[in-house]
Order: sequence, then structure tokens, then C-alpha cells
Amino acid sequence: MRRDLARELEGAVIDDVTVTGARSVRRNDTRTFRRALRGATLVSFGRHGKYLLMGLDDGRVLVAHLRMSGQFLLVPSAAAPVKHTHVRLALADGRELRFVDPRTFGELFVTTADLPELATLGIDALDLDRPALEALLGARRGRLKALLLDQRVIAGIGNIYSDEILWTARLRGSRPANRLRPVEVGRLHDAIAAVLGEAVARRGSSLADAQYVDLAGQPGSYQEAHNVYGRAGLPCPRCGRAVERTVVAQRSHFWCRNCQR
DNA sequence: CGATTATCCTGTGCGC
DNA sequence: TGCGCACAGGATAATC
Repeated sequence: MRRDLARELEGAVIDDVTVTGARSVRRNDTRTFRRALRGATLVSFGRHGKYLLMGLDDGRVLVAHLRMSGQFLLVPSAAAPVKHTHVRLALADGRELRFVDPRTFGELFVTTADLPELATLGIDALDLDRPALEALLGARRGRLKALLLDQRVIAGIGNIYSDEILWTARLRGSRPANRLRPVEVGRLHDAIAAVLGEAVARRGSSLADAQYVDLAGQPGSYQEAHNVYGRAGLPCPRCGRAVERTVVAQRSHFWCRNCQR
């Protein structure tokens, strides 16, 4: 999504801001949010974990998190808004960037360049080198899956990718994070890079309800490459044993008992 | 400290 | 077809 935004919106000028949803703009009141964005030019496009960071020409940053069902859609301004369109940024060139979010868990806000709201986030998963991963693992006593999902430790890995990473690294999510052998840390590090890299290359995972779509409304295809996520009862692609589903902290966890140790 | 539970929402798919 | 229930890419606060 960051790449789509950068390709399409570099230099775009925001003419008007319409906020119709009550929950999508957080941390700013609507008036502050509108004032910050009206007339602004989008000059840079970053990301930290799952937060999208759109830099404005005055140095401030429009921060967005899609959470479970948020979408950014770029459409002609005249297009009729779909249901659950909560925020619209009308651009000077006749297009509109729309934030659509049925479950309203997503959020948008404008803040200063030092991003105080994101201060608790851990290192981005794609910035993690092997020694850094080893240090993080050693400092935490919980289970490996919980650590991968904890955005304060590593930012950017969610429930699909934690399961795919653990399967790729042949590690059980229930393993104590600080008791991996060096060779296992190496496999985990490789798996994080491989799974996230391939998922980005395939433009993300869109499940049956197509909540995740790109800026043009198109789904990704990484779901076709899922080895365990959502595949309870189906054969493990590596060994053929049925993939299991257990529940960890109210989240589904999919894994292979035979080839993850 | 770490694990679990409830909560914020809407939509979909399933069994009956 | 209608109803109730389980479940969904996340994050966080409260509780055990």
C-alpha cells in the first residue's frame, strides 16, 4: 500500500477534506485534521510496521492504520462513495483518496514529524538483522508466536504472517522465545524476510471477503501461497499431515505438528 | 512479567 | 428464508 501511495500521490495537493465517519479520525478533532490537510502537498511516503506515514510539505505527517478492514481507494472525485466511506481527501487533479472501513477499527491522524504516538513501536520487521533478532529473542520470556505479534517488539507482523513465518522456519509458536538455538534463530530470520518479501511481491493477502485490496481496489494473491493460515484439516504442503488450528490469545493459530518443532 | 479475556464494530457463512 | 452463532488481516486495557 505504501508503494501504491508513493507511485500515485507524490506531489498531490489536497483541495478538500470530508470526514463523515465519527471514529476514523482519532487523536485529532475533525477541525484540526481538516485544517492540517487542506492545501497540503503530499511529499513523502513511509511506513513503520503497519502504520502508513504520508509526509506533508509543512513537515507534519498524515498517519494511517488500516487495522482489520480499512481500505485506501483512489477514485475520480465524481465516483459515488461506497458504503462505509468515512474520510475523503479531494485532490487538486480531480481524484480522491478515500478511506473505507466497515469495522471502523482503522484510524487516521496528523501529527508532528517525530511521531510521538508511534514511540512504543518496535523495530520494523524488514529492518531486523540477525543479531538484532537474536537480542530481541533473548530478552523476552514469552512464546515465539506472541513475540512475533507484539508490535512493541517487532513492528509489522500480523496473524497471517506470524503463522506463515513459523511454518517456514519449522518452529512451533509455543516455543519459549529465549530458548532457540542459533541455527533456529537463523531460520526464523530468513523466514521473516522471505515470507514478508514474497507477500509484498504478491501484493498482500486478500481473504474470501476481500477486505484487503490495493489502491485500485484489486486484491493481492499471496493467499494462494499460504501454507498453513486458514488451512485447518488440509495437508501440510511439506509433510502431508493435517494442519491444526489452535487458539492463542483469542487468535487462530495454524501449524503443522509434524514439521514444526 | 506473561497469558488470557473482553472490547471496539460490521459483514459473512454456516447449521438448523 | 430466517435465526442464532462463530469468526474475521488489530490493538489495548483489565484481570488472573
